[in-house]
Amino acid sequence: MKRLDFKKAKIVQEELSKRVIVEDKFIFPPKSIAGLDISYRKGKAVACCVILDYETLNVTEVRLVKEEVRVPYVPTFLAYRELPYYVYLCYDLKNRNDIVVFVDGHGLAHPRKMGIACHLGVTLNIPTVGVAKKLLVGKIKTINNKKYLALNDEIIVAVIIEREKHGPIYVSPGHRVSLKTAEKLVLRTLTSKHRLPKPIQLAHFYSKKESKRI
DNA sequence: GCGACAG
DNA sequence: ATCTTGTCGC
Repeated sequence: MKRLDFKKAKIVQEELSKRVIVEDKFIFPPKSIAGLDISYRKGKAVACCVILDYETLNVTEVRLVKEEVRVPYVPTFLAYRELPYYVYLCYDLKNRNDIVVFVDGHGLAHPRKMGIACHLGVTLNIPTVGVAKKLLVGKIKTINNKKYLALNDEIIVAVIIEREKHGPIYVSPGHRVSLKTAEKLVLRTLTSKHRLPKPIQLAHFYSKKESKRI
């Protein structure tokens, strides 16, 4: 397993964070919405990208890739482990402005405001949103009865969506999407049956299903 | 130094 | 995230 040079990796994140755009730079409503997730099994990673029609939320495409895991998981450096699979799966989406990609993990809600959703968005120049199940950093702030996540006790980087029946999810902008729109897109794709929005839920389902074949 | 820590 | 069966509960 390859080891990371944390000092350099941190500098790369700090430099890339300067290129993150937290404004809506895509066609609304988008033509499609995609979800990314990865399952692991015996040293192998099975990454999945599910693309849905935004209007009907019907699945139009399912992509899978199975590869050796080369980098260990280290908190705040998740992208160095998982980004390669996502770049491979989403390469043809490069520069598009009619699709938004949901990533399983944080976007701006990261110590250096460079979670994996931001990293993927900046790398391929595509609109992305981070959706996480657990907190990495930040302090919860309540504004008008809605919960948000703030960094340095100041900057709002994520909105927390809470529902009966399900645990909370943390939604933060990845790239070319505002916080308000990120929330709107996620709310549009939530279903009563699952905690995560449909695109990511399906990516999780298919990647897990495929990983069981290893 | 100690504890926290996306997937 | 994964290693893991049945089982308690909404």
